[in-house]
Order: sequence, then structure tokens, then C-alpha cells
Amino acid sequence: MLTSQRKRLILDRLARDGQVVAKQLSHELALSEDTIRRDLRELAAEGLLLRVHGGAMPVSPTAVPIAERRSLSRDAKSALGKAGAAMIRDGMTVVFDGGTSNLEIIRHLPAQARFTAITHSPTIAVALEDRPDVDVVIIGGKLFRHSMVATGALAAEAIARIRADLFFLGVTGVHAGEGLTTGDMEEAAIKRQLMSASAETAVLATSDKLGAVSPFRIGGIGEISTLIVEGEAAEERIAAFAGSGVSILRAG
Amino acid sequence: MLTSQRKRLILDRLARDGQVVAKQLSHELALSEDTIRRDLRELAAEGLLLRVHGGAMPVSPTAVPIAERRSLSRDAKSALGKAGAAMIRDGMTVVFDGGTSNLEIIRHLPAQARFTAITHSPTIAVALEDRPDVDVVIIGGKLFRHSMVATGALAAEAIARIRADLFFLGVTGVHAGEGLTTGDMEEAAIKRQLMSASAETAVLATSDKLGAVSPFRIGGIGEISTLIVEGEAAEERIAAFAGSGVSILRAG
DNA sequence: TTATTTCGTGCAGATTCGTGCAATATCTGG
DNA sequence: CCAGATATTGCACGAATCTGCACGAAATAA
Repeated sequence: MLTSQRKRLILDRLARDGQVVAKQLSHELALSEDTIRRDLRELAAEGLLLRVHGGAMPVSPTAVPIAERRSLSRDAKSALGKAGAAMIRDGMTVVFDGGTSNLEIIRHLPAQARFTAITHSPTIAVALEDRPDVDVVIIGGKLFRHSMVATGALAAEAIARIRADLFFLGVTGVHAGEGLTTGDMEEAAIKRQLMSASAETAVLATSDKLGAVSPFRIGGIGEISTLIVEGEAAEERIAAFAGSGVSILRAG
Repeated sequence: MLTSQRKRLILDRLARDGQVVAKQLSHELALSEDTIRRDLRELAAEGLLLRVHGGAMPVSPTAVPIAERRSLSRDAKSALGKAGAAMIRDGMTVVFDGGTSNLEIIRHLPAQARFTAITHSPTIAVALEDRPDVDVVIIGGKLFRHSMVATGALAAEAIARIRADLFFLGVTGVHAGEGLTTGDMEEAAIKRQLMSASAETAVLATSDKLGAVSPFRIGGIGEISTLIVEGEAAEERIAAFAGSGVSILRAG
């Protein structure tokens, strides 16, 4: 990443968020704090920002209320996304199912994340637009309108040729007895195929999905490797999945 | 590769990506970094770009280059989009190239439009989300980041199997002698393939593209059936295309 | 107060830059 | 066709820039 580009990013971030934190930024850009601090110093010397202990503030007061952003980042789905993003290591090949939960993973990827993303959801693909170090492979096919993912024979054919390390599966129900379920038969079939094409499968489950059942079964709980639930998820709802072989991760 | 052609490519890349890295570019073009740096120096001397350590940035501080392109010349593009949408009849199979012009076609589709859309651009696919009567087929492949379209062998393979009535081709240059050109070789190949898979091809050309030439040729003007230009496009720029067999449509 | 975090400076290694020079290709005029 | 002029390209080498680490000082938190 070019130095000038980094400085511009800092100013952008400052205008958008109303603040920047040196430590956080250094982690996000995979650079030392020294470099970030140096940038802040130089930008401050140009009068483009105001240095404060720990980071920087805009020269002119921002309109963005900071409290709003904080509450946003503490949102349950956001925490799930963060936990999901943490599972991705550089060099991996990761398959993303459609859905808002998986979209949240993309949002929490560190800027320097470097891996291969495979998806049959154009929405996910578009979200990955500004991740320069992520290779994106789209699985083509007929777009299933309701959930905006490619399905059908074309998609199945493309999936048959891939082999991934990790698959983030999207479901509408996670139930101890009925397993993982979704609302469409064709989608369920594609999801099954994606599972078998990946070494591991993870599911991000908001609390409303725990114990829920939808019409079409994808597979049993034991067939996935990781289930990520909200940090505040009721203990008794999770207890039902103990013994199924899945490792349960509490987010946030 | 000619020097002037290389310089054009650098400017294209700069406009598209918002940055250029000397080392990366030298590797991509199989030239020494010295040559690239020399180009950058000369272009900077002409005021066409801003040199920075490691590469170059655009002269105008475009925070998000692609977002800028989206807001650029909105009215003219809107009229072009309307004219393009008018070419689509119910029951047709239409291929959409990536790019903001083609996105504008989607925006101007009548709500009840009923046809099959094929695209290798996830952005286009997402835009078609709320058109319930349009069947959408996505062409998969490796996402070419700069223009957000699927490319590579996977895409080529999928394209080989389709047959469409109409193809909306996106270009960066329309020139009487040099023909239709774009900024990337791989993209040019995919575009050629999409042309031959379609009975007709139409190009939406904003005035800034008329007479412009980019490094990689897609084909001659005569190979497309319709060229849609702005209503206020200068007559002399269009006159150059007369006799090439293309029918010229003035929008707005 | 004490402990922790953040800041500033100096320094070393790596990368990039600019200039001069030589080799090759292209152009021009005879 | 040839000879010289011009342009283009790659390489060498010293200068400038960038980055990360170390260490002590300053600021913040407990």
C-alpha cells in the first residue's frame, strides 16, 4: 500500500467516523503503530487533522455522532461477523453462502486479509469489491431471486469442481433434532453440495434461529464443525447441541 | 507495446483504480521499473498524474475512484440508459457487460419487463434484484477487480454455452480507425466472446468515449449493430462512424 | 501513587528514486 | 541501401524515502 494512499484512507476514515485510533488502524492495515503515528504526525503538520492521545480527530467538528457507531458495533450480528472473520487465515479458500450474516463477516475482514473467496451470491461478491487482496471467484448459474444466490445445474457443475478449506453456511433454522434447515429445496441441495466441497463448515446463528425449523433439511448439526452464537445466547438453547460433535463459539 | 499505448494504459488504470504501483505495473507489462518510472515522470510533467513514492495517484483527489465514476455525467448516462432499455423486448435473452452505462439500462427498465438477463457482473445482478419478472443468469469466474466482472477460463467456458439476442457491450474507447477498445486484455477477450455469442451487439457511448482509444482492442466499429450516443454529441465525431455499417442512435 | 499505554527520537535495513551510460531499435536524409 | 541522428530501454550506483525496532519520556488510567 502506498504511503499517500494510506494517508488518504486515514483522512477518509476520519471524515466518516469522526475519529481514528492509531492502534486499531495499525492492526487493520497490518503495519506498525510507528508508521501510523508518523502519518498522523505528518498530516497534523499539514493541518489536515488534530492529534490526540491514542489517535486523531478532525480539525472541524464532525456531524457523525460517535455514540451511534459504538452501539452499532455492539450489535449482535456484528459480533457474529467479527467472530466469523477471525476464523479466516491468510491463504485459505473460503466459501461464502448468501445472507446478511455472512455479509457481516465481509464487513469485519481486516483490510489486509489475503485469501480466496468463493461465492454464489453476487451481493457478497459486490461487498468484496474494496478488498484488494482477496481473490473473488463467483459461481454462476440461475439466480434464485428470493435469496439472491446462483442455483441450478450450472451452479452445481461449478461447485463440483471446487475444494475449499472453510464454508460459511447460511441457514434459517438450527435445531437439535431436525438439524440445519432452510426455506427452499433447491437452495438446500446447493448448500449440501457446498458443504461437501469444503473441509470445514461454520454456521453463524443469531438467537432467533436457535431451535427454529424450516421446511427443507440441509443436514445434521454434527455435520458442521463450528457453530457461532451470540454472546448472550441463552445457555439452555445451546446445551441442546452439546454432544453433537460441533464446537460452539460464543461471539462478543 | 508502444510507449504511447503504455502511457494510455497507465492513465486508464489510474482512473479506474485510483492508484498505480510502479513495481506491480513493471511486472505486469514485463518491463523494467525504470521504464515505468520514466513514464510516470513524463506523465507527471504533463500534469496528468501525481507522483508518489512507489507509484502515482490521480491529480484530482478522488477519494473513491469507482464511486466517482458512478456519479460522473449522470444525466447523459441516464438518457443513454433509457435508450438502451428501449431496445429490450419481452422474451429476449440479453447479455449485460459490466460498467456504469449498462447499470443505467437496468435502472430504466420498465417495472413489468419480462426477459432473461445474462451477466458476468455481480453489480448488474444485484441491480436486477427487484425486477421480479426478469430471469437472471450469472456467469461465474474469477472476479476481475477493477471493473468487477467475472473473467478467466471459467467465465469463458460458461459463455461458450450461451446464445443471446442482444449484448450491451461496455468499452472505454470508440474510435473510427482503432475500433472499440478497453483497458485490460483479459476483459477484451471476454467481451469478444460475448459478442460472438450474441446475435446483435449495442454500445452505449458517452461523449468522452467517442474518439478515445484504450490499449486493448475488442473489435471494429462495424462488428456492432448499434451505437447509442448522447443527444448532444457533436455531429463531426459521429460522422466518422458513418459507412461502417453500424446504426447510430441519438439518446435524449 | 503506581502501572499501563502512548509518544517521540535515533537508528538500521529495505525499498524506491534519480542520473548517467551503454545497447538496441527506429527514423531520416542522402 | 547506408550512415548518422534520435528514441527507447535496461543496468549501475549513490541518494532519498519508508518502515520497524529500541529506549526513554510523557500522558492516561487505576
